Amino acid sequence: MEVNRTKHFRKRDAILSCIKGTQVHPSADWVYAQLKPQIPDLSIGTVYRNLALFKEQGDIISLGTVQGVERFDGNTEPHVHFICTTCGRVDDLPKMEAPQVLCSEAACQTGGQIECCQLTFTGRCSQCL
Amino acid sequence: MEVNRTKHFRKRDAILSCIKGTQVHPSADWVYAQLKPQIPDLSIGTVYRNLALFKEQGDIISLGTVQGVERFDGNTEPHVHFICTTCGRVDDLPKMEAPQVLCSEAACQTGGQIECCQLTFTGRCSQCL
DNA sequence: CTCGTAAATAAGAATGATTCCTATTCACTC
DNA sequence: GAGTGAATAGGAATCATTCTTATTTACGAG
Repeated sequence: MEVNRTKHFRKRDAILSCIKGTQVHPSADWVYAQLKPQIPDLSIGTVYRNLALFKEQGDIISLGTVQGVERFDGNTEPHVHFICTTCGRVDDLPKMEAPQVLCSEAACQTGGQIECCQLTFTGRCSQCL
Repeated sequence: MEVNRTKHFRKRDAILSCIKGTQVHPSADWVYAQLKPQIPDLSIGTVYRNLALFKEQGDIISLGTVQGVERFDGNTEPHVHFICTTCGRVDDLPKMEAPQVLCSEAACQTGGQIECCQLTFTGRCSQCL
């Protein structure tokens, strides 16, 4: 990324790297807490603003809110998620096939335009049981 | 429902009937706005409290938040949803088969206990295009 | 170099959905 | 008709998120 080398974009890049480099499907607050020690003058507003931008650009996706907090995923490949309603953790189910085939069928039924397909299981994880 | 015939439960029943009798996948506020004319002394807190109770009891399910507001569904049968990111409407895709088969596979992979499986498409509805 | 401009940001205020708290109402029993 | 406990209204409190304003940064033109 030649364009984003300047100090101007260091925080933006750090936020994107942070979310791309983790498997925890973080919230804005988690990203902020991760980066704050390295970037003391980072503000939570910047994290929110850039996450919204990344989402809009399609660099990341939103998994919706878990326990009142929005969660994000740097992996934009369609895949399946498991959300524990007790501890709030979000895991990938990578071995499970995303029902990609269904998208065209869905588009047909709605008459609209499908942008995203999410298959999510909720329940209690093995640790919480 | 012999038990809930008294005035004591009229509001609770009205809230449940409201959500069971609509296809719009309402928010708490929508339910409140619907019932307020008939039940002038209904409070929004009562709606929230009872929706949380119904959800806990499994009488209704939550579809997560759409544009910052939690949406509910009185139809607890597993089925597929389409959410328009522009206008926020939520539709059923009744002709589409819910991937019920996948639940056991998911339970196997996570080692946890699956309570709910949701397949959701997001995009823009025909009206918003 | 030094303006001017526009994008990016920090800090904190504002918003708004949801939850919590307290006093009140209701149904029921004795 | 007093006591008990569940359900509620009303409003205050909470808290994630968004908005506002002033500041910083990069960079090109003069």
